[in-house]
Amino acid sequence: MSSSNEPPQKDVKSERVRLILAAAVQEFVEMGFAAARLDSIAERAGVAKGTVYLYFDSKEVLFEEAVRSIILPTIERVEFMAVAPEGSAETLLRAVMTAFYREVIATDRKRVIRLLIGEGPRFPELLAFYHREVISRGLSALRKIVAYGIERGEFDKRAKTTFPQILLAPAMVAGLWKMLFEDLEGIDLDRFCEAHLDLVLNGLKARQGE
Amino acid sequence: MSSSNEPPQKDVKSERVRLILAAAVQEFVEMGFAAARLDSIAERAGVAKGTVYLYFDSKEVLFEEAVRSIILPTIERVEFMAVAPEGSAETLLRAVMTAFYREVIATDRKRVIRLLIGEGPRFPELLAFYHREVISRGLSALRKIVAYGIERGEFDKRAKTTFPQILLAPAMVAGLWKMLFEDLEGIDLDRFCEAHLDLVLNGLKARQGE
Amino acid sequence: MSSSNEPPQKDVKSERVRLILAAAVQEFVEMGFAAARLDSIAERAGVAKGTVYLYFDSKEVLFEEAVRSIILPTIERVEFMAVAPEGSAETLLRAVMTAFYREVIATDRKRVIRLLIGEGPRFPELLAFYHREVISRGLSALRKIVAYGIERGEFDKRAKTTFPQILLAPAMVAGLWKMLFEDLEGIDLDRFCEAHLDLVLNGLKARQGE
Amino acid sequence: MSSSNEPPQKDVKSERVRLILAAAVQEFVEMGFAAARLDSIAERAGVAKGTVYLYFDSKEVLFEEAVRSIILPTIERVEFMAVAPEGSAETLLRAVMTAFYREVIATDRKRVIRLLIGEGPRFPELLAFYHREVISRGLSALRKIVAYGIERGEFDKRAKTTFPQILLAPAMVAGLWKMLFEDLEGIDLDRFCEAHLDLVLNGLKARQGE
DNA sequence: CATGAATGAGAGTTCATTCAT
DNA sequence: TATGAATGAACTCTCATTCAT
Repeated sequence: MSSSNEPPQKDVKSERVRLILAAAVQEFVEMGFAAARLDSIAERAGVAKGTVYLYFDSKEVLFEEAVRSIILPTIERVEFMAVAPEGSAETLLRAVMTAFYREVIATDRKRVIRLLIGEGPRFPELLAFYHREVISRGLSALRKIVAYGIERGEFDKRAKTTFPQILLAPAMVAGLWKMLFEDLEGIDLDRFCEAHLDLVLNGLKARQGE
Repeated sequence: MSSSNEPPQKDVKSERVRLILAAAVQEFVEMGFAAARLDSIAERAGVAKGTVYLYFDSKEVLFEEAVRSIILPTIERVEFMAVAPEGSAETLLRAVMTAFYREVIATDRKRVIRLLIGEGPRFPELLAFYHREVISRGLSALRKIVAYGIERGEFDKRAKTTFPQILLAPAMVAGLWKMLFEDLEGIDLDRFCEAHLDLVLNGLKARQGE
Repeated sequence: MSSSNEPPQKDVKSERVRLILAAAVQEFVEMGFAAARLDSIAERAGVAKGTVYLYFDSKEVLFEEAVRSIILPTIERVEFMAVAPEGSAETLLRAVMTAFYREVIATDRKRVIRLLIGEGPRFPELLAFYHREVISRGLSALRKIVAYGIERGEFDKRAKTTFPQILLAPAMVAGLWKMLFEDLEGIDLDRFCEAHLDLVLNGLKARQGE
Repeated sequence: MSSSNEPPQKDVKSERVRLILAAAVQEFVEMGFAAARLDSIAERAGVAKGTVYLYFDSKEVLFEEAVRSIILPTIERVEFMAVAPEGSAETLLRAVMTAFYREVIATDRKRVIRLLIGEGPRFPELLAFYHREVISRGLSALRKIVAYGIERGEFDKRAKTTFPQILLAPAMVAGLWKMLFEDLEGIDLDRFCEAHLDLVLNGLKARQGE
């Protein structure tokens, strides 16, 4: 009666889950964990409140799953950065950084970063997940690019002691700025990105001192 | 010692206010605005719940006052940076940055930054206050140092188009890292600061390219 | 019996609303607005505290709705008085007044009058509603009967300047007396009604003086 | 030290008590018992909140005392009505009624009546006091006037079975109307009083019927 | 599976009452 | 005696969670 040749039920189910997760991400990102209301999430998802509980045991679990669901695509994006480097390290670094600005800082995806900063300490497992799957991989990729640049003679040898967080930090700050102070003092993201890359690359390059 | 030349009653009152504000800062920083409980704040302050309402009209007001109270000393700290520059720009910048690490990033004061990132959008006035009194002054001081460095020939002329946020960003990220990922992957703040300053200063210095 | 031709869900809902309203009327009438407790109302209605808020936005709204719900049937009762008069005016007036004693003063319905006297000034809209829907209609009906009586020669011409409130006033006072002083000095409502009507009708009839 | 030839302490004290009672009457009359705030009463009286508790044990006691204090002068006023009647009963009745309109219904004193109607059932002792000292005396005086009128042949014999409450009722209703509906439908108190007395006196006079 | 009415613990807030000064 | 800061019980209202339909 309801079974054709494809598993429609599973599809309907996973579609519903997707819907709820998307709604949850929106609500949590706008309101924070504590102020988010299950009512709002259900309404945004177009389902009844009880339905949310068919798929998620509690608000906490929903929060974790929602954040994970938004992080997952990012993981794959980070993954591809791990390919064997070729061409100049500068080009590589510029490409990676620009992509980060374009894909995260310039989009709504940056909002999850704020959410994680705000709620992270109350969700240590989520934080560990994010650190393991995204942060450490991203930083590792950056480290490789730096090492590759040193190897090629583009970057100063001393750069190998640097922290990759430092290279990315301005982009993070740009994202936070956009979310907090844009109304008070807007910044031009393209110019910011350019200034960021110029400074960082110049800083990495063979140094004059001693 | 302090009971002779100052009005005692006022002292008792302001002492209570101080106590409550300190308790509120702790609770808000640990729990965020929504999850913070007035009960906990009162208990931390060693007063009854109703006492809090003798001094603050609502949870929102208490939150704003608490954050302001912790920000205020910082304002003065930023103020002193506005002195006439002398000596090398590098020395100046290193001094300012190191002080920021020592006084904010290495202390509990960094927790307010996380609080502001998490709750800021729901307290736009507080955000405006912070931007006006702290952020814009701090960035202005950094801008002056960069201009001074360019003037002295220490820094590349092109550095004048940079965003001061970029210079400070690694410190911010270090602070956030400490609060989120220290347990998972600790960082040595001294080495981080050193790497940060090395990269940034090298980046600012006269550039080789084109 | 009632489960076939009517929407069952609506019935359950409106049944609950009815239950809560009835409980609210009891509580408000006994305690007054400020002293009434939502807990008590919920308990009287046999529902949880939160359930009340599914149907009423606040204590104020519940109060207004509760009073309106008890007033509404009265409106219809007043309506029927507006029929074309026939027979003697005395008979008409006696019938109307007696009905008021029997239906309001001798029953719990009089308690709403006390409630409105006590709380009215803090609920001006409710007062306006009651004035518009009940009081002014009731008085208008009385005025018509008086005019009819004058027209028929039963009542003195000078009676047309009277206030209909005067005719009804003894009944109101009887109701208030019952609620306040019955324990201290009971009154026989039948005899009171009779004395009231005798006096008023004699007062309306063709007067001897000048 | 503080004792001259008059008892100043007692005076200061009773003056304070008077002040507090007056303030309490105002607040209770405006807000009702439950909604009245001790803070407001103290402020109105120009004393500290704690001072109120030096003279009154609780809010309940203050309420009772306040209402009693406003009722007391009325008692004396009622007392004088008990003098030996002379002149026509009509003149007497008109004088008494008119005085009631002028002294109570047309003034703020009528507000205590509303307060007693609203709060009475929760203060049975106060109600008993009011009934004993004011109501029963007033009604008794009215009864005497009616008896005197019958004796003199002014009033119909059957009037002796009437309830004196009926005679006064229109004035009570006028007072309530003023407090509840004046904004919606004002009444002219002089004309009301006149119509009231005309009807009642005509009603009392020798009757035509059977 | 899906619903959404119902629940009730828990939150912010008020205010009568107390008591150290 | 007078004060008013402090108290904490009690209130209204919210919302995550449950469960009969």
